[in-house]
Order: sequence, then C-alpha cells, then structure tokens
Amino acid sequence: MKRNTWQREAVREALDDTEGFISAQALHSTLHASGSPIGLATVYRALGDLASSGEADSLQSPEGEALYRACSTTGHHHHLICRNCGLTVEIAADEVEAWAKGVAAEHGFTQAAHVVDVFGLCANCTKLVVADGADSKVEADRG
Amino acid sequence: MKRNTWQREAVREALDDTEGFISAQALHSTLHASGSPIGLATVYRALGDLASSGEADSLQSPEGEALYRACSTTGHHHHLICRNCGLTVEIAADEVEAWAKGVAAEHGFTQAAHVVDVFGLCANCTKLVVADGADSKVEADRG
DNA sequence: ACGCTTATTGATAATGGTTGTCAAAATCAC
DNA sequence: GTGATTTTGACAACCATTATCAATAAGCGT
Repeated sequence: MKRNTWQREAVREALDDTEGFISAQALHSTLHASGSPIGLATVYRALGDLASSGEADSLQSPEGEALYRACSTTGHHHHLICRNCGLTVEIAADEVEAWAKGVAAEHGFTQAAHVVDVFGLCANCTKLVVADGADSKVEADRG
Repeated sequence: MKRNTWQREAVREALDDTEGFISAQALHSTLHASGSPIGLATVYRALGDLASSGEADSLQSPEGEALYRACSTTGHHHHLICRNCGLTVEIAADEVEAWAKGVAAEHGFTQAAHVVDVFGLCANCTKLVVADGADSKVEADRG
C-alpha cells in the first residue's frame, strides 16, 4: 500500500515551484535551504516515483546528471530547453512521433521509443548573450 | 603539440571494428582481451578526443553511461539503436532538422541544437524476444 | 483513540562510471 | 642522439545514485 508522507508532498511542491529542470541534489539543497530536514535518499526516491508515475518528466543532462521537472501536460511530449536559464517549453510533436515510428519500421525495428529534446537560448538569454559580446560555450548537435 | 601514439590508434581501430555503440569500459575490456596493455584512463581520454574532434559520436545510454561509436557519416545525423544488441543505423533526418529549427524559432529560441535518438529492437532481436516470450527489460552484455 | 502491521524514512556505506594526480615513459623537433 | 614536453597509466579522488537496515510513522481494523 502506498502511504502519503509530508516528504513526498514537499518534493512534489518544490518541483512545482521550480521553473525548468532541476537535479535531485539541487532540489534537496533547495528543500534544506527552506528548512526542511528531508533526507537525500528520500528526494531521490520521491523523484523516481514521480517520474515513473508520469507526474514528472526526467531527462539526462549533457553531463549525465538526471534532471526532473513537473510536467503540466500528462501525455507524451518533448521539451525545448534554454541551456542558459533552464526555461522549458513543453512541445507536442506529432510530426516527430510519426517520423520516429516510420524510421524504426523502415529498418525492421520494433518497440520504438525515442529521445527528442531541443536545447537553445531563449529570447531573453539571447539578448543577454549578445549584449555580453561572445559567450559561445555552445556545445551539441548530438543525435 | 598533439602527438601520435599507438594507444590512440588502437582505440580508433577498436572503435572502427565495433558494430554499434560501446562504452569506454567495454572498449577497454575488448582491447585488453586482444592483448593490449592500454590503460583505462587512456581509453577515456582517447574517446573524449575522438568525440570532440567529430571522429566519433557519443550519447548517453538510458542508464547514464556514455557510449561511443565511430561514425561513417561526417555530417550531422541521428541514430536508430537496438537496445538489445546495440546494432546502430545512421539516419539522416532533414525533416527533424527542419522541425527542430522551426519549433525553436517559434518560441524565440536561438542557437538551437537537438538530441534525437530512436531506441528499439532490431528485426533479429525482435524474433529472439518473441521466441523467449519476454517483452521487457531485455538487458544484455554489450561489450 | 489504540495497537499493529508494514511502508517509509534517513544516516551511512557501497557502487560504479568518470576524472584528477603525478612520476615514469614516449614522442617529436632539432 | 638530445632535450623539451606531451602522454601514459596505476591509483586515488569524485560524484551521482543506490542499497542497507534500524528506527519511525501512516493507516488499517478495532
């Protein structure tokens, strides 16, 4: 039986209050900073539960850290993420769904799943960076 | 100045001889198995160099491990990967490129990069799995 | 409200991939 | 060959994450 604890609720709320993706460690720090004595292991467990129940989205940062986010859309969707400030836009992508399925089938693959995320600089950060002159630590286009 | 060592060459060749993506650890094991006394740290360094010079592709496995592969196509491309045997097909995806660029622009994002990978079961592994009657969590040795 | 059962917590150890350290070895320009 | 300098590699350090397990607390039936 699944029990309700203030710890799980705290994690859920902290995640809701967070703009963009956040790591388990960072969320734990945030909680501690606001006075919560919640344990690190519990934060990991709560995030894992939220992710597997579909209440949160998770993805691997380019550095290999797992990041989480409360997702507003319940269905399948993808993300457009600002690599500077973390601002995230949820995007539906039927086009891409169809493409992924098609490509897989075309090569005899079954049970196709896909990882599709777009990283960029949001309008605000674009302005900041341009103002700064040249901060191009731009890495990527993997895929 | 960059120097040429047999170690770097060994890593490059081992990667070329590998079908699909492989982890640094697995590649190190493979090299040792074939009699090479190359060190683990060196394998990591060599793979990192190859990846950043564009001679190899890298991606994070769902488990958070970094995987590498010698890429035959020099340009930008994506991958269709068998999650059971590691078989990989390089796929060009102009459609997706256009979509990613469009979505980013639509939301005011600039410098858009994207991570697009499709995981599935290749034709062969599909048959095996069906024969086994098991359909989930088929995790096999990839090295 | 009271136990009782049992899921959950959390401090800590363990795990495992990856990176840093630094003396020894190897490479390349000359 | 000589020497400056890069590279190597055994091992320690790191860091995110997971396992351990005694102590705690949620929620059932009463």
